[in-house]
Amino acid sequence: MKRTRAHSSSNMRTVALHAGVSSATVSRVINGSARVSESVAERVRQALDELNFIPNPIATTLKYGRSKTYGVIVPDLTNPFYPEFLLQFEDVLVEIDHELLLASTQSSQTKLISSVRRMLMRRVDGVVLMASELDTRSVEPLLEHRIPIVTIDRRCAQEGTGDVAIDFEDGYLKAVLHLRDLGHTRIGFIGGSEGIVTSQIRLDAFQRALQLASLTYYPRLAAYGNYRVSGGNEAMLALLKAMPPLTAVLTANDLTAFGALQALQMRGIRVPEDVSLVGFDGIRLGSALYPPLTTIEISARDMALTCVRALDYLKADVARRGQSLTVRGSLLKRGSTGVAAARTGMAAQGH
Amino acid sequence: MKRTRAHSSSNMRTVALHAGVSSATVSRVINGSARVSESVAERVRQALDELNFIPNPIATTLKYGRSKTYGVIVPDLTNPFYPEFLLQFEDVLVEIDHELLLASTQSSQTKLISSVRRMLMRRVDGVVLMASELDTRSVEPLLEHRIPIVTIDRRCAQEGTGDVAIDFEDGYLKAVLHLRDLGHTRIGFIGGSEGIVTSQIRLDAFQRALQLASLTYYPRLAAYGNYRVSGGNEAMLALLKAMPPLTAVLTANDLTAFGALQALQMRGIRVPEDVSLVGFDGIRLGSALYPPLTTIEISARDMALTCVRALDYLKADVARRGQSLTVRGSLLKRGSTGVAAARTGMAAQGH
DNA sequence: ATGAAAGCGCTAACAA
DNA sequence: TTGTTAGCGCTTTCAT
Repeated sequence: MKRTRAHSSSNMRTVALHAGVSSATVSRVINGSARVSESVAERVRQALDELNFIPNPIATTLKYGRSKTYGVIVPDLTNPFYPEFLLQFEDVLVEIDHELLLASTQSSQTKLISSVRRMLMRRVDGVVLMASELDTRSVEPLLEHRIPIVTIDRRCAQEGTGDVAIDFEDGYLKAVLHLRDLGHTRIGFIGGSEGIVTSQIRLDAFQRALQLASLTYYPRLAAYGNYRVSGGNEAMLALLKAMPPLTAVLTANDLTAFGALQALQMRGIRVPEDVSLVGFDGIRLGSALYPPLTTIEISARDMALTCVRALDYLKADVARRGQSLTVRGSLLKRGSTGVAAARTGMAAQGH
Repeated sequence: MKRTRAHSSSNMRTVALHAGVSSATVSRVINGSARVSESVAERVRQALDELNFIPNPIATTLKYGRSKTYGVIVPDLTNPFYPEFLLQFEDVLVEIDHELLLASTQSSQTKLISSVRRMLMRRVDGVVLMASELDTRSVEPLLEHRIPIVTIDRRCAQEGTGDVAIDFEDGYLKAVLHLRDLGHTRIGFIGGSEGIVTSQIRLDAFQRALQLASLTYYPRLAAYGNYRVSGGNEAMLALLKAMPPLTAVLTANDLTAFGALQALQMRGIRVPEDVSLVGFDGIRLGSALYPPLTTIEISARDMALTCVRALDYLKADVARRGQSLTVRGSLLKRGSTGVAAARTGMAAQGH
């Protein structure tokens, strides 16, 4: 007769009553926080089970102000890199018994502001801020409320904020050396959006990589994109008209490379026979293209772990300056790179 | 001197003290729940502003058991369809002042179970269950706790659960008619994973669409995939060997079409000159391929709105049977479809 | 029109 | 070892 199924949420008091103990004891059994005699503990565990008890972490959050939740603000959920990161980040959070609060700004300042507010309301214990192209001032409320922030690729750690940088120089160097081995000397570059910090970082890294590989940097072969397919497409069309004719292109990210590939194919230029192409990020869909995209793969799992590490560091003491950590990528050789062709200016026109 | 910035969280009591009123009054001003004299209200609003008050919805959640949060369980975050849906869903939730709790199962039953538990703990007000390939029994705890569920494509509404179905028959019919207009008569199909319900639904819908268009269904030209690129790729390679030689292919979703396209290109078969290809979902990246993918577009916004509607219906009364709603797609003509070629068996071999 | 007080579920001091 | 109790922030009767 006692086998009635708990349909609504039973709480600790219910369980306590059921087990003939106090709710404090129930709490202790659940958290293992203090010695409880085995006989009592067993009774409690049984009651827990019978009543199908689901703890209510919200009460704990209210009590302590910390929510065991980390927020993530991504700039563009339609770039597969971010979902892939989120997947890993969520996994890591589950391991450390935390929750994920997601916000996507779609590059809108308004949405960023409202996202920050939601993070504040939900009392997140920290925020990973990937929307690096937006105005930083919008996230100041987080700092005022002493919420740790980890930025991605801002290259600037301050009091209360850490940074996880992607090592573009290392990544592009790997790509450039790979291309140099294949005989390429005129390598083009399609960057991010003009005028934002991470774009400049990537462009600088590209130039430095060329230098380290003893290859010439041709300013005419470098164009801006927008981190999306459209930018890669348009920039590629422009670069095809530039001199000297390029035989390979590096991009700011994989989506840009998608666009570039499409542009090349539109012009009837074969990849990799005529032009080699290298992306950056290592999104899975890169392997779905034809040819599959050679790219610098950033392990989403590494990123996630690194972010959590940086957050934990700050959580221990928000007052201090955060860490500056770096994540390295690895070259993923797939089909879009091959030996350099002797492209002429005419071929560059795509005729 | 009073301009000290609120660094930590101020609460209603602080605000009340600051404004010389009681916290009840502050609450009333914030919620507009009762008449408050304008002079007092103004004072409160000022205090709210000066102290930079951020409400704590967690307290409300604790008090009422409802969290203003909807959970979404997706099967695979690396399929762009889901992030695109989430983006819209989140937008809709923001509009109705709700939060989103995300869980991705990656088709793992274990993850589904832990996701359900998290939803329960967080006291979500409802769940959108998109992980339709997994065992339904894992979500029963949600029903026991009277949490409304909206399934996608299960075609089965029960007490406490609604369903949003995608109208595959309509979608495939649009695709088939488009292809028939282009002169195609031998249309192949790459479905979802063998043995799960939504795969069968899609296959049936395809057959019915052919029938409605007075075209022949060739069982040899229908293969299973796995909703991912790999499945599309492999199935396409298999279908190319099948007789009669197909001139067009429909797929269960866009990722499958990605794989199919890659397989065709690997074999040197031109799209759409030799074979036309139509996807399903309308993910943005479909337009990044070359040729851009013709597809049946399901509006993520529609889906999101429909899901919320179905959830709201159940929230009003969990005891009743949920609604069965349908979402229609539209034909997005892009580059992967063209007039039918006179393919021979030899061409079908890809030589 | 406004205030006082109780209570949501949980945990940690403090008592026994 | 176990129980009692206060309090996290909010809303909402019930008084005033």
